Amino acid sequence: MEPPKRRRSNTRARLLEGALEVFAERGFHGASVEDICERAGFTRGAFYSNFGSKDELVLALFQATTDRLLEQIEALLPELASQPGSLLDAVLGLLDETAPDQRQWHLISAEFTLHALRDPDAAEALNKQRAMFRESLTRLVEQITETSGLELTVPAEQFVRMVIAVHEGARSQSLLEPEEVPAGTLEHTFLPMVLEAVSRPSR
Amino acid sequence: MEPPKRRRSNTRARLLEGALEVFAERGFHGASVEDICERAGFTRGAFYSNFGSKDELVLALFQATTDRLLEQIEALLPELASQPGSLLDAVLGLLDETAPDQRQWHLISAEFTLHALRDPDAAEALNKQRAMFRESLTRLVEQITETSGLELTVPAEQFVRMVIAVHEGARSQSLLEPEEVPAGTLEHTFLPMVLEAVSRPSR
DNA sequence: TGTATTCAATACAGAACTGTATCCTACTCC
DNA sequence: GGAGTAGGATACAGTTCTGTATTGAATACA
Repeated sequence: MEPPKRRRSNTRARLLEGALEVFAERGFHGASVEDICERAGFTRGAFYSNFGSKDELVLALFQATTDRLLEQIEALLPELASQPGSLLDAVLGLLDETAPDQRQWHLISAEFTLHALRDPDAAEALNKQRAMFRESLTRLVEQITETSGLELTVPAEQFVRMVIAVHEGARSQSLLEPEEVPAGTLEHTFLPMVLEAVSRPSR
Repeated sequence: MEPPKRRRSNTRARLLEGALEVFAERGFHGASVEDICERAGFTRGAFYSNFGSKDELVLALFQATTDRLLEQIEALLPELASQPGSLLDAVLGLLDETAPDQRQWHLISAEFTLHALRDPDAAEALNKQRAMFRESLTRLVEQITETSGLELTVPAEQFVRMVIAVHEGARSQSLLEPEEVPAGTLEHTFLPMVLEAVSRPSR
């Protein structure tokens, strides 16, 4: 049928990778198609042979990133769920583990969030992804609470939402002021208190 | 000396206002100078007679917005500090009061934060503004804790940082999913617990 | 080995945007 | 009421970007 796609798919991957870097540096609007191609080592010919437009690439990039993220999560879940560490170590560990380059990830993520706040289609895609992400975290929280004899006094998902909110808000501050707010400071100072407040021994 | 500046300054103000709207809709990069002028009811002639470039306008807009924000805060502080409500009501009230249009404010704010993460000059300006903002909040917190016989077990500024982180993270979720996360939900669910955990009766 | 096909490079046309230089209008001040 | 000027509109030149049409090289396959 269609055997020889190795060249093409490799090109696509390199273009996506280049786009990720350039988007992080200059934002979606700030990066031209040419910029992306240059970074990936191609000309625009390659680009338009693989994508219809920059918007299409943005969407593809989001999907690719999302897929990879969810895979990673699924891979990490069993390990974290059965580890000795505390609940919060597992959850925060997952949040960090899946974003090796905090800065780049935050830039892209913020950029796409902003995009989603303006474009309903993007919003739907993003919300779907975030829902799956939350679900994984929620399952993790539920597993650990069960096996460690704890019980939450609020729905696990609500708790997860709070952890995510703190994580994102705190990361923003850490990136803006690395000196004053070393990464993880706020999370590790305050989240244990929240957990303490919403959990009790079960049974 | 230089009497007739009324026309000019009014034009500047309208351009800034137009820029605010257009930036919120399309982002800094996505909005052209022409877009801004059109929104304000001018042509590019007026723009370049008032600003050197779009970057210069962005900076001016940031300064103007910042100044107005800090003024508002200073005006609200005494009232809030001496009000009957709780500490958190005062703090969250201040955070909300100063941003009548949550959505637009968040968009602009996120946009500028993203800008600052890429441009050291913008970062310095933003950090300076945020520092002043935090300082006001910190003073408010200190005043209220004192007069209400409370004592914090962590530095007030650290507590304020946490409140801000939660507020920003939560607002992002609220704007993305207004149905699932009505504005204020996370803050009002979890922040009282945090406060409870880090405060005790003084003396 | 020859032929067909895939895919990226190149060349090109057109649109959008920026910034400047000039013009025109309306106010200011005498 | 007339000269001077401030400030916005208009016209224009140059750049940058996008998207398409064509070309050319490498690969698959017979």
